[in-house]
Amino acid sequence: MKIFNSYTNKLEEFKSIHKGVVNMYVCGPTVYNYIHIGNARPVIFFDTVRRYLEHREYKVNFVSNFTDVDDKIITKALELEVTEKEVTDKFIAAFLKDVERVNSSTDYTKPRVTNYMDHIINYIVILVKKGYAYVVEGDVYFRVTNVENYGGLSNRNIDDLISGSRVEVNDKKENPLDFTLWKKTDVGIKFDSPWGKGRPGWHTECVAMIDDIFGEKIDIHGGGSGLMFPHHENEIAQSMVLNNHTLAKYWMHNGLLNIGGSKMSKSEGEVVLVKDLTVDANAFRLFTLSTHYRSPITYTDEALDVYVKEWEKISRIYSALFLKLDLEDSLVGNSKINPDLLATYKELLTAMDNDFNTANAITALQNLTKISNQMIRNKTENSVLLSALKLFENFFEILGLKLKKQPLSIDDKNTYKLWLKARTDKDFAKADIYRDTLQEKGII
RNA sequence: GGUCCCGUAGCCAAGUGGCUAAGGCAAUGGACUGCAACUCCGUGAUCAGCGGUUCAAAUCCGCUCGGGACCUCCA
Repeated sequence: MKIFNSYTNKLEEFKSIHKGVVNMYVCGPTVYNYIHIGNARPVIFFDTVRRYLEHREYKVNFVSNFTDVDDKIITKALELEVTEKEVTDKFIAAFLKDVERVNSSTDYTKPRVTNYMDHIINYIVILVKKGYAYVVEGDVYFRVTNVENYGGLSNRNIDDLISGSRVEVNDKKENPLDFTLWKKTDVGIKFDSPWGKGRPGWHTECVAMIDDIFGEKIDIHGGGSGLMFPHHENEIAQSMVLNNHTLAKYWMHNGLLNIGGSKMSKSEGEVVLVKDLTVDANAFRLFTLSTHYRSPITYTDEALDVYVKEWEKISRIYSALFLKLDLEDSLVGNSKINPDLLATYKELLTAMDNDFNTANAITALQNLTKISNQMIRNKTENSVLLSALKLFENFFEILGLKLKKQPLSIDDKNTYKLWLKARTDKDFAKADIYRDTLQEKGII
């Protein structure tokens, strides 16, 4: 299995630090608003990564944080005249609902910044003590120039960054690139610290959480490519000072989702919220996974419609297989795989093994769909159809697609048989009535 | 101003040095079918442009054009 490591910019053979276990961390949301479908991309993608690793029989320890201390949260709380906690509780609940809405697992460890304040402050104290951070009037800044290889992840060098014309002007900083570890605040929620009341900067929480939860370098650190600089760069810098390692063995970054020619962003432009999605979650998932995760995706209604149809096609054949086997009491029993079916499974593994090439995995699923349609048409024996059905379930499990069928009741089976009989007897009036009944129940 | 990414058929998209450039949607011809739906079979591109490296390039290098990201909170 190969993973493209953003840290080395290379496709590398994946080898977990501990045999059979993968420790992974994905940067989670700042909870001050509903998430949009661009935010859903890393949710879906890293959920798929997890599913595949589990399919490959790794025990995956999946952690993703909630940033529940932030200026935007404070602003929102003031605006709504509620406490910060009320804001974050509301949007954490909303986030988890959206995660479920896109068929992703919510069964993971979810640390919050407010529960990590002691750890964070403790880290900042150490950074100051070691000379990598400095205190100015109640603020604490990280001294970027002291870290060797700063910019290694995003392939930037300090000189290029400084020459950039958009670097923020802040007289308190020794260097414009230095980032805030602790910020003295007057407005909103604040916490006690050795430097006075304030709140932590954004970049320390992930390091503190990873260190506390895993206690060592982890296997995979994921997030959107927008986080690579400066967030992940800053995480690495702090981790190097604190623990002398780069925090994660493999860094993975997903590309952004664009709409109307530019990226979807909460602060500007057009946004589609996950909670407002009207299409089937499976279709949305297929859409998201149909482009390689490192490439940008452009959202359009038309593109999404293609996958609505695609999912209908896939669910139709799955249902047809299930129905046929059910009617012939062949849902349990021996299954027999044939070379064509086996080839699609191998295609799936090959695709996913190659840096989670979900686009090709979906192609494999489409091939399975076509083959299954051919087999039903060719009256292939049930044991083979059963293995096709089971293979679909493997695909669904890995890609996070949800489709559950229940065996028919005796009555429904009878109706189905009556329909077939009426057709054989060319009693089409009666046949149409049975067909309507079956269609109403969603059986055919 | 600096750094970086991308440009494959009408649309989406895989492929990043070597057989006839995957797959899907749309279109179109055919088959199946009581009707409809579904489904199956067939049909399309030399890879933005130009130049170079190589026995061999969509894939590497250079330039040009076009689109985008980052350098500020952002998945």
